[in-house]
Amino acid sequence: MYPFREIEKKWQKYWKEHQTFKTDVWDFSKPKYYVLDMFPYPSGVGLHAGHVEGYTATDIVSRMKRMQGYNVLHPMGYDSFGLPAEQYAVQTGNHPNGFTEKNIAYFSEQLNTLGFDYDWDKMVSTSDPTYYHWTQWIFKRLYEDGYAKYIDMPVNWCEKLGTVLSNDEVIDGKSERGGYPVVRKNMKQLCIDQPAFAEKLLEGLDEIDWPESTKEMQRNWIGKSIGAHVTFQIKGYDKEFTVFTTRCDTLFGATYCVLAPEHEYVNLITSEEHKEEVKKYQAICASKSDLERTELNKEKTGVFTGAYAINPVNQQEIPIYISDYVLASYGTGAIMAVPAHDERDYEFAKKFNIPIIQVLEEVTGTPHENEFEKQSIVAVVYNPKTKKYLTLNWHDKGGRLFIGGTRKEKEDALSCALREIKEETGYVHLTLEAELPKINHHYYAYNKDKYFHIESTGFLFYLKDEIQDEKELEDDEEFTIEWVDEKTLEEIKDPLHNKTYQYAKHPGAMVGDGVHINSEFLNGMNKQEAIDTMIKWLEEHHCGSRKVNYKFREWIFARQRYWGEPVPIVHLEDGEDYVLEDEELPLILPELEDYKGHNGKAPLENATEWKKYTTKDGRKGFRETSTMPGSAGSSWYYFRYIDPKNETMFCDPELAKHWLPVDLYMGGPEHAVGHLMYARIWNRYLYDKGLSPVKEPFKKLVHQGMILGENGIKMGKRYPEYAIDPKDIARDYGADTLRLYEMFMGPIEASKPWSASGVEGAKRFIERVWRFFTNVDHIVDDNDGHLTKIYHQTVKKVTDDYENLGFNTAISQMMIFVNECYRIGHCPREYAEGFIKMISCIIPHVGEEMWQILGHNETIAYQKWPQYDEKYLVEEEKEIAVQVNGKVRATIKVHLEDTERQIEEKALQEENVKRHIEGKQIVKIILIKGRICNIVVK
RNA sequence: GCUUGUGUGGCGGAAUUGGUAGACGCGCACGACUCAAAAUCGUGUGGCCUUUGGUCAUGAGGGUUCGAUUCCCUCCACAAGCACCA
Repeated sequence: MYPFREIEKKWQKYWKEHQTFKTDVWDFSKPKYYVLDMFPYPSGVGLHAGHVEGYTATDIVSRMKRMQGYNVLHPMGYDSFGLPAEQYAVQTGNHPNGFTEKNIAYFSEQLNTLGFDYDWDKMVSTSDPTYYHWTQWIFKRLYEDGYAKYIDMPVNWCEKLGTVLSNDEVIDGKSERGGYPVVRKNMKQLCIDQPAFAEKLLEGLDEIDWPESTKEMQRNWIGKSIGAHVTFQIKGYDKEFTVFTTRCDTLFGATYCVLAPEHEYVNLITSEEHKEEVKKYQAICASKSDLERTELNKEKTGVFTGAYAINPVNQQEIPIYISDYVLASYGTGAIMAVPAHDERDYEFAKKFNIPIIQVLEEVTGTPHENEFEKQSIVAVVYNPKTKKYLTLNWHDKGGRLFIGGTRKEKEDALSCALREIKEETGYVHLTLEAELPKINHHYYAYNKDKYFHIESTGFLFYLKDEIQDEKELEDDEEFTIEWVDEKTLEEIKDPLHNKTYQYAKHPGAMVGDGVHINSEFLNGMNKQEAIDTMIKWLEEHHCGSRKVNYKFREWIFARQRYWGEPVPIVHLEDGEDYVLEDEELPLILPELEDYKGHNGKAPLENATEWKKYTTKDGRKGFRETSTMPGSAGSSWYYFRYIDPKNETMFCDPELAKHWLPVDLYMGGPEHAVGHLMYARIWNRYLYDKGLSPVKEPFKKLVHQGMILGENGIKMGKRYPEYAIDPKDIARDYGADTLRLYEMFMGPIEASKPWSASGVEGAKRFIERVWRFFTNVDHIVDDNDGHLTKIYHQTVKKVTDDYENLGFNTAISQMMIFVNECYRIGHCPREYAEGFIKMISCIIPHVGEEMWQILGHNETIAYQKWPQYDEKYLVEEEKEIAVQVNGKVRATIKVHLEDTERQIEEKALQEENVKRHIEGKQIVKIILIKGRICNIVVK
């Protein structure tokens, strides 16, 4: 047993006293490495197992980089504005500062207990006025440049919390904190213009090393879509409205328009007779929370306004509806509806009996010159009683098909289908279930030796009864009539019939690509050509244009809370908004007698004196009493760590230029679109302004996975009984054990269940290491070469794995090395020291102690990282597998200099190999050097 | 529904320019040490069989290949995120 309590305390004290991990940021002589953790909110609960995982990972990397000669910046700080401190203030009437400072002290103590190598001189805390001074300073620039502004807009209002919430603070229509209901409400809001950065943020994603899932989430969040604006005149009014569409190529198929219930024209255009119904529908929509609105979207609802829009391409008058499936907050809040080619419009049109006009046909088969044109049908007949489909089996003359046929002159498609069914199968009692989209099919008919180009209309019929009119049936047909199940329909390979079946199975809108019909100047074009042509047409006729639209909305930048950064804006009595001068910053958060906001108002409304403000030229006004959201301070803290005490700038530009970007950023995936997006926006703004040296602040991002309870259940609020407290583990097993165990659990990004016996195993390994390397008899000065190969392999593997954050496999390799040391019974000093250096990154306390026992007086933290020599990694003799027809039959030892012929001979001499090739002919022998020898026999 | 991942022994997990599947650890069994136990050290440990060998096996089913956990297609399950985005 190693005395971990004494050792851990001893080295924590040593590091503190010797300022071992102090970073001289002005030392540019060494290459820099900036490794960053997402700083925690200093809750009273302290660290949890998930914190430890991420922090240990960055700690290991920072320790290795330091030993590799980098000047490492590995800071820690606190995102200290937030709700728990505010609730404490409301309840006790005390300023939240004391609460916050107490928690910070507790957190810092815990972090030190775990032996992390932070430079505490660089600590920042977002609620500290010397910090939020610069949050306000950057905000001021955003405001002055027009990126922060007041906008009247619908917001997520939480009555219970008395505040406005951002979209990512609302989960399923409820507040993220507390789970209270959230409703939409129109309010004047201080916003940051995120869409202005959308394109730059999208581009930036391509140049950073982030998890693909996170990048994809950000792309989805930005939600770019390329389309067009199309303007519709309103019949009888000198008014027009604009819709956004990604499918302007289908404009000829637009059979109605829909306005969002909140659209500004709704009241204007609604005809007298529809007024009442429209008002009622609007009222229903307004009362719905976002949750109800999405819950109730199973079936489409809406009402007709009585007004008509004029389709600009063909002057057709189409009805205007309102419906909540059109969102006021996206695009223009109005759409053109093309039921034939949009699922939602299809659903709506079906329900309200609106015409469906197909303007795009799927193309099947291959076009050919000199085709004969025909119109035809394919009829799918389904018997709901037996759940079978009617097919004609043409056997070797064309396989299994549905009923098909050519339309006679002047015959409509439906009559043709019914006639064909009757003629070929005799069934007469059918109900038309659906007319399916037309298909454009090219084929070659062998029996006629002709190429055909047909337009086929598909039908889905349900069989009413099995009465057959056999009069018209011919006896000598070449097919047999067969009722088959769904599985058998897979036999249908004919592209036309196959496609028809797919439409029959899922009747609805045709959303794919194809060839345009019923579209005048677009006829014959595919989707993309038609879109381009239509945009040109719209622009020439001044009724539309190309348009890029984003889901990304304004970021509401004010909360009716106390414990946040005050906004440095004053609302003057003359209506003007005045932003404070730089010299007036920081605007300090005043102490209050009552920290509670009343009637949904911000708590700072209680600061009656503080609120009042008079400009130098005597204009009076009141300060903004909302504070900034939690994500404000965390949007730029990576700058401040570099230069935390600077009183004249948020960060010295020369230092920023040297230290940014962050080389490795570690934190939970829950921040994928919140903090990580906001931080990128602030940095991008600063970059454009010449205040940040980099387009992207975080070069490489890694998310640590979640640590689950022993039974695989999420730890945390819902199941506190499964929670593992790192404090307890560190106390009972040591910080080093906790660190080692968490790193050995599995890949850093995976979610992994906790295992108590796994912790035991980690402790056992540390003790095994301790017993071996602290025993002077084991450490020898002459190298007998027994460990040479394994040592160099270990150095390579551990170095590579640490670099790639593959700590579980690095530890595994070190275990193999230790096992080998035990087997040999001794270890050369050089290897022992190299090994201790490597493992000290994970178990720094034991690492330092062993280093000292080996006779060193200085900390191990700045020792030179062990090197490996490629020449020891090359294996002179290697065991390779001999396969016969891909199955391993023997293993043979081969030398590096063996020729292929020698190896093959050796392989063929193996008894077991001989047995398997006996009496067979060797076709070929595949020999991959150093890997495998496969003998193929017949 | 859509997007992105994941799926390997009793358990956590190794192994991908395609080349001996199951490294390392946990658990379990046995042995050494001990009066004994713990600790420690060592050996073994995917299933099945006729066991110096054979055979099956990486969510299921197909395909490509001399050879597939790895590449391709279809499907299933789980996780996270998005969800009427026109």
